[in-house]
Amino acid sequence: MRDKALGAPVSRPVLTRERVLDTAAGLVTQHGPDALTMRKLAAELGTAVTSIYWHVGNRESLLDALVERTVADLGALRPTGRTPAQRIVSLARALRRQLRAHPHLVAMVHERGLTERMFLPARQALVREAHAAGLEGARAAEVVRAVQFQVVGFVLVERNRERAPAQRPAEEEAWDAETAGPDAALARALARPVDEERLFVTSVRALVDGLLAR
Amino acid sequence: MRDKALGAPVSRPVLTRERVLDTAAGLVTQHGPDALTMRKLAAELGTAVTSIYWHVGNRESLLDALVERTVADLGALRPTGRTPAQRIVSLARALRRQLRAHPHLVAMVHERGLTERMFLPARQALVREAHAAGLEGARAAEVVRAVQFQVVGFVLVERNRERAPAQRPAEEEAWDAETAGPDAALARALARPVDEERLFVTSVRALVDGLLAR
DNA sequence: ACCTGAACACCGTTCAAGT
DNA sequence: ACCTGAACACCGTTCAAGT
Repeated sequence: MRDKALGAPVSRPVLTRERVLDTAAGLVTQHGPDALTMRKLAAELGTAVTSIYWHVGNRESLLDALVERTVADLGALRPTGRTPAQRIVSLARALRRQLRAHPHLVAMVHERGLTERMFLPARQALVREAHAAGLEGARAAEVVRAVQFQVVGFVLVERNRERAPAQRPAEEEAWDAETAGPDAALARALARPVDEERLFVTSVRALVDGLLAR
Repeated sequence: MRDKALGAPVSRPVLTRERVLDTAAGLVTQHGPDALTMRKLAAELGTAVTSIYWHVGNRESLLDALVERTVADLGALRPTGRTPAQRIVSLARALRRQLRAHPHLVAMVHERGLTERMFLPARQALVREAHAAGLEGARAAEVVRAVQFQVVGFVLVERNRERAPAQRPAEEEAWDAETAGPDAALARALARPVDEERLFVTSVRALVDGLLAR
């Protein structure tokens, strides 16, 4: 997510706040947030555990800094498409892609409740499209917020599903068959794994259509 | 969430798996999941730490059992309203209310990736309404899934926002004013706190309308 | 069958002491 | 200004030993 600073050609580079953050980000990216213990980090850095505290404070503020960097690194968005509705959908897809690129770090952003702040750039782009669609004031704000909630929510659900333990398929199938009753096609459809990209686009499109049609 | 078993009138009741789970659930409900350490739980129960292991295995399976109970305790749903669309919205609202009633335990369900399983009863009700709306097969399945993702996602976003640190209002206001440009009403609307119940109903209604209109 | 304390391997953090 | 090891208070878990 960020280059290591190329310092003087020493065999083991000097300990800096940057290097601590880079190494910590590496540990999180590779093995998840739980793998980031102060002792493992110190071992990775080749220093005493306590040296870390001088540079980044305690573990809590180290995580804060990591999350801060992740939020700052989220780039600008370029919507594509002809109609405002199409362009909003394209924004939503781009957002989803960005969030899924760094799952562990983004998960930490979620856990610290900073998901909203990460979305500030997206908000700007959404406002532009709401205006282009002819909405203003409170109506435009409603569209911006609804889409934002929708995208963040969908990504959170996906993350949730990915961490879900392998479902006992027998249970789910039995249940769906019972539910669907005579509608066998429905039971089959619900038994299939979700095509999340497709469901995402369908949902966002339906939401936007529903909002703009009022 | 579940009554304590009324046993024989002993001054300190016998240690059972049920009592361990009840006490653990109490700790989680009152002070959050982090407060549930094996040592604190043992102190609360008045036993040795290690006795707990005999009844519930280790901490991991204790949490599993707690989550399992929470999932099982989620009751049935009664939709209200005249049209299928209205009834779907009422289902969504009921679901959201249930999830928000036990935030800590539901948070644990989320963290263990069992949110979907918690929604199985809701799925049944949604299928019924999709059929009533005249949809069948894959089209009906799409509606069921889109609504389910929407509701779960919204609740996850709300949880996320509640844990968010107090936003520096100066930053957000400045940013929104800059974004909104000449649309002062939009800037004001975005600066106001979100009316989540309202936004929820609006979004679900728009999504359902958009899906049923296709 | 059920309960116990001692012991182990891990944590994050503080602090006085070094250079 | 920067780094260190020792020490503290906490974890979850195992295990041999009790009744």
